[in-house]
Amino acid sequence: MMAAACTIVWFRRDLRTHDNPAFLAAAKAGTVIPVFIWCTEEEGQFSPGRVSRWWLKQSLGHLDASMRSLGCPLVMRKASDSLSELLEIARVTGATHVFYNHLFDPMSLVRDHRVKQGLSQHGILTCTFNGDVLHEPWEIFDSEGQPFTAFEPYLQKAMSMPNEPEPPMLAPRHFTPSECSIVGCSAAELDLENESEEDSNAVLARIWRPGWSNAEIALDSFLAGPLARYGTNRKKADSSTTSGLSAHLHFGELSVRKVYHSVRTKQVLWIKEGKTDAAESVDWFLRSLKLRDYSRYLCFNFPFTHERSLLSNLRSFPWRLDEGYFKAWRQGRTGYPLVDAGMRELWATGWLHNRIRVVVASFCVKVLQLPWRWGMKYFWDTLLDADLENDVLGWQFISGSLPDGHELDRLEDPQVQGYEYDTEGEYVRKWLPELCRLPSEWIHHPWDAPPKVLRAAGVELGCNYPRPILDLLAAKDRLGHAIAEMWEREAAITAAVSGESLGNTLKVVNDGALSVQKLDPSKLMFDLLAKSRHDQMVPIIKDNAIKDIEIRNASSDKEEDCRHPSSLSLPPLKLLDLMPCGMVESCKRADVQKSLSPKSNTLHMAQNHSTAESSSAPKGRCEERKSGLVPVWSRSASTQSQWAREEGRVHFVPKLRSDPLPKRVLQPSQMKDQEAISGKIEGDDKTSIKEEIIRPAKRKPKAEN
DNA sequence: TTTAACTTTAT
DNA sequence: TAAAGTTAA
Repeated sequence: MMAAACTIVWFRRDLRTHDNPAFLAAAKAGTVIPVFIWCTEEEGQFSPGRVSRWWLKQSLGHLDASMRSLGCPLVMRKASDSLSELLEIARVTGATHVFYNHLFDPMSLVRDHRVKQGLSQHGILTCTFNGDVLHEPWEIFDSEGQPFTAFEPYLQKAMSMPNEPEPPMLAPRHFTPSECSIVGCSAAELDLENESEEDSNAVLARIWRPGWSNAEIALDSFLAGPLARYGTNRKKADSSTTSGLSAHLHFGELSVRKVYHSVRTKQVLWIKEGKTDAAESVDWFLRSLKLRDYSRYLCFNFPFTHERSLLSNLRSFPWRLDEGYFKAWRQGRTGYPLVDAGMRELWATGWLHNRIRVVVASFCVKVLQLPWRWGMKYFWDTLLDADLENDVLGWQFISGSLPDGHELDRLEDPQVQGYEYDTEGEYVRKWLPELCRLPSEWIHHPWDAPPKVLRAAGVELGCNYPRPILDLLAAKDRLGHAIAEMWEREAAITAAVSGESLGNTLKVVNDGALSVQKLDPSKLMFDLLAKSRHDQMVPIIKDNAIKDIEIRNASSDKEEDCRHPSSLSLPPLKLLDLMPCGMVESCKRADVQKSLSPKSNTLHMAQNHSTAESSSAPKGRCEERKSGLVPVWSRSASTQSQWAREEGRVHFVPKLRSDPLPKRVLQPSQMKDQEAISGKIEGDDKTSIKEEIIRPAKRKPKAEN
């Protein structure tokens, strides 16, 4: 056993004292130095945006206060490199160990791998733990030992795991602070918020309460209130019936395991009391929680997914690099009320209901045909709960980049969705005051409204509210053409590959990257690939970059509302230019994965390791491990499968049919998952809504006596 | 029994 | 949107 070790606990996105495995283990082992390092440079373009930084600032202050009351303040440092900073802290304090909890976003995978190696070179031992997920992403495989690429089979496997997520641990009752003092700064001194941001952020403080103890309060009130009706309420967009825990979970103020177990406890209780609806609601919530796990799972097993779609055919999609559209979307000036209301809410509050996230994202990608990465980046910069893993999953799902997501040719109609999620238009009225006097009948499609109705409501289309930026039928048509073009490009790539390199097909090196040199470099293929990469570059967003929107602004304070977050005026995204295939590929993927702790991997590791702390083993040991221990990248052995894995992606091989747009084909594993969870039939007046959409003019105004 | 019309669901 | 399931005629 380690006797009286001096341990640095490296806090990252686990800003809590309870159920924090790294913290608890360190407290047991000896003296503790809790550390937080703020290091934007390492995050590249995914450095947190304004609202996210605001939350972090509050949360750190909160944690620091708790640690102080335990006699051990949090050492906060601003640095340009986490490894050097940790080494420096270790040098000053004489710390011999560094403990931290796993993170799975691509930046963290690379950084943590480097940190672990660097520390071990200096004789410092690292131990890492699971503090972020119910199941570690390397625990769950399909029958061939490959990671799942669809949620449903993943979920089935996760639920049939022999090990139920462990119950949450309490905060350490006592621990020994290190005697060697080290100077840190306060949360305010980390420069998480600059002066120009303070005013905008003041609004946030009225709505949100960051910090771990506030997170527990939020959890309790969710358990006592909205949870019981989560199942039915999740369909409406404007209700305050969500858990509101996303940001707390993102920063790890709340442990997922704790949420899981508290919710399960409620469920057991409700089953006993015969409250079946409430118990079913818990299932829905658990599903969301496991979706969060799945987002980590995807990012870990396919660590390029923040830059490239999982389905490889999307690389050939002809995105429209229209910054005018992009700006109109960001400002909430597309002319589609539900989309615009959502974008205004996002800008004003940093938060959106998941339903609305789907609506606006879908509009961005399918109607405007903007690259999904543009939208994702904007979400990243503006969301309070911006979470790379969740956002990657969400945007890829929407854009048709996942085997089980929206189909590529699926195009949602914001008008239809409007009447579905916001039947009476209350949500739109709240965020688009210029439309607030419009009757429900027209609120989701003002362009159809008779002139006198518009006049009565004070709406002047093209003046104080824009006409639709694009006709939906035209958009549908454009989408069809774009998909056809995508398949043509794909066919060209396939032809180039198979024609030029017979018998020497794609070589995949063990990090999952395509080994380009080994391939016969067909010029065509390179052009196409290079183009598709370029297409997805996120543009630099500047206020004055846009000229071609036909919207004239009526009132000047509206303009104020729509100004962009200053965090968006980023320097050119050099990082992306330098590493188009992802930072991860600069590190060997398998190594990155191996460098994660085997502690939680006991199923596989049992024979090899007798102690739990084995991750501190020297490098050589690490490399001895065979691929069975953690999922190591390899090409799929089965060639019959319709899904082959190449270039780390899931490759869709369309069948030769007369149909120009191949339909999505289910994976064999998905076939059996057709047992839908039968929902309750509600006595809703869904019929009338549908009618309203088809024949809006005939519908009588509803809210009248 | 067949057919049409309608509902529901989706990470 | 579109496929699968449900109800009505």
